[in-house]
Amino acid sequence: MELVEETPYRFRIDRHDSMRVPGVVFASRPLLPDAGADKSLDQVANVATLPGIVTASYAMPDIHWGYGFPIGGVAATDVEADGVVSPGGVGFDISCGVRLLAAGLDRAELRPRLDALMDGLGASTPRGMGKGAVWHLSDRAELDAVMRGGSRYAVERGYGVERDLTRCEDYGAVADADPAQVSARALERGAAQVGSLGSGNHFLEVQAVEEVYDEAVASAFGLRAGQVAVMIHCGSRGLGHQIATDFIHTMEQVMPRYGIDVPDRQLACAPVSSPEGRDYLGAMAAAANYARANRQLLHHAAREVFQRITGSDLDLVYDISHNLAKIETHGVDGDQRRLCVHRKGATRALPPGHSDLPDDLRDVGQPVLIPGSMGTDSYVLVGVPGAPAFASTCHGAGRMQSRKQATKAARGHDPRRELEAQDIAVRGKSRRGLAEEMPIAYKDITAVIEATEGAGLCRRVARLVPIGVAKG
DNA sequence: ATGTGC
Repeated sequence: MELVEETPYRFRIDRHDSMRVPGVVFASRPLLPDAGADKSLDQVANVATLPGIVTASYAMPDIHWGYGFPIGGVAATDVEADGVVSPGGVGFDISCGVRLLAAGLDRAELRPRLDALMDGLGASTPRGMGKGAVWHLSDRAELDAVMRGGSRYAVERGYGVERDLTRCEDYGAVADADPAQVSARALERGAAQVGSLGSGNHFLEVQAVEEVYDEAVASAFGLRAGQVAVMIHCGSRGLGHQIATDFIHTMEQVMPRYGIDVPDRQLACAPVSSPEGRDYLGAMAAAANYARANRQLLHHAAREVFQRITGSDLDLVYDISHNLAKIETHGVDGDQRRLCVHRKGATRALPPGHSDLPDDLRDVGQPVLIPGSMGTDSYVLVGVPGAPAFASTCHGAGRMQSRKQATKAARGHDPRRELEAQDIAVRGKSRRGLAEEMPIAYKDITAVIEATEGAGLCRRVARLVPIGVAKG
């Protein structure tokens, strides 16, 4: 794949074959995927062939190989020009995202109670494959309420406070959820998982604000140096996974009917305005709301433990997804167009002044929450005016080694001891689970953030370091 | 990511 270096942080893949737009990769040269081991640049080019795609097929600095679309990919299609929606452009973990909570105490004050806190969080955070959850919903009506109401429904039920909604993307729920499009199998898988972390790279982490780059913006977000914070990274569990599986299958079936030809079967898609496209977006929105409710319940559980052990509350800084498609209006060649913006392993980053921001963040911009790999730093960023890629940025460190490779590379390592040697308390997770998440399997988060900022996608606000982690 | 996949 031939890359043209436009700037040190921006590379172009010129149109070739059936590409409708160029590819644009935001990265530094060292962060570019290794063409031998990772086909994600081919995936950037493949995405550029989708009907209705506008401007470019984008990739963020944490790009790596994914199902059809690269992870770290952004693609927008013009709804009024037969633009398509593709489940592979959202991913299997629909609305996977990050919620950051700010505590009212400093790292030094927490130290004597850290073990008790971690024990409490370990016990109150359902995690791992299958396993338990904060809620077990047996009746369909209540699961429907979760899928329509998202974290609003959780707060109505007493699992949170009003501010948890104003600081959540979409104020806790998107309006266009259509639970009728969610299969019986997806409902069955999701019913007993509302309020659970899952496994893989999902975690609940106690962190400390190590460095603040912009005091004014950090203060507006509710963050200051030395402060304790909690980061929750999880998604829509089996419900979202099953919805993705169901609709990939549906779209594979109907694609020929719409005359759509794609270079990779995994790019299965349908026009946004087709019945299948609308049904997917309705089911996807239901999963998005489910994921917000999931993070709200885990927030509530952590808040109760925090209050009990430390006397401090956990205020929501922000909750934002990095696996979602949204209908948004953006300028394209001087026109305002309704676009279906796919962000897969990419985070929305609204600039200051955007009308979708809550009042107290309107002047500063949207918080962007970027989890590092296990045992490494996490970052809080903010959206900037005039950013490319439809107001999107990176989502994390980005995997470089497969889980299998990572397990192999971890031979001779004791991941738990290595974390504890860094003064990071660990709760849960098997040796194998930890081995798969070793930082050597990921890109360097600081290099990713530097490239993201260098490319003009967003700006640094604060850096957080891990103190304790609970994983599935 | 996932009632892992090899």
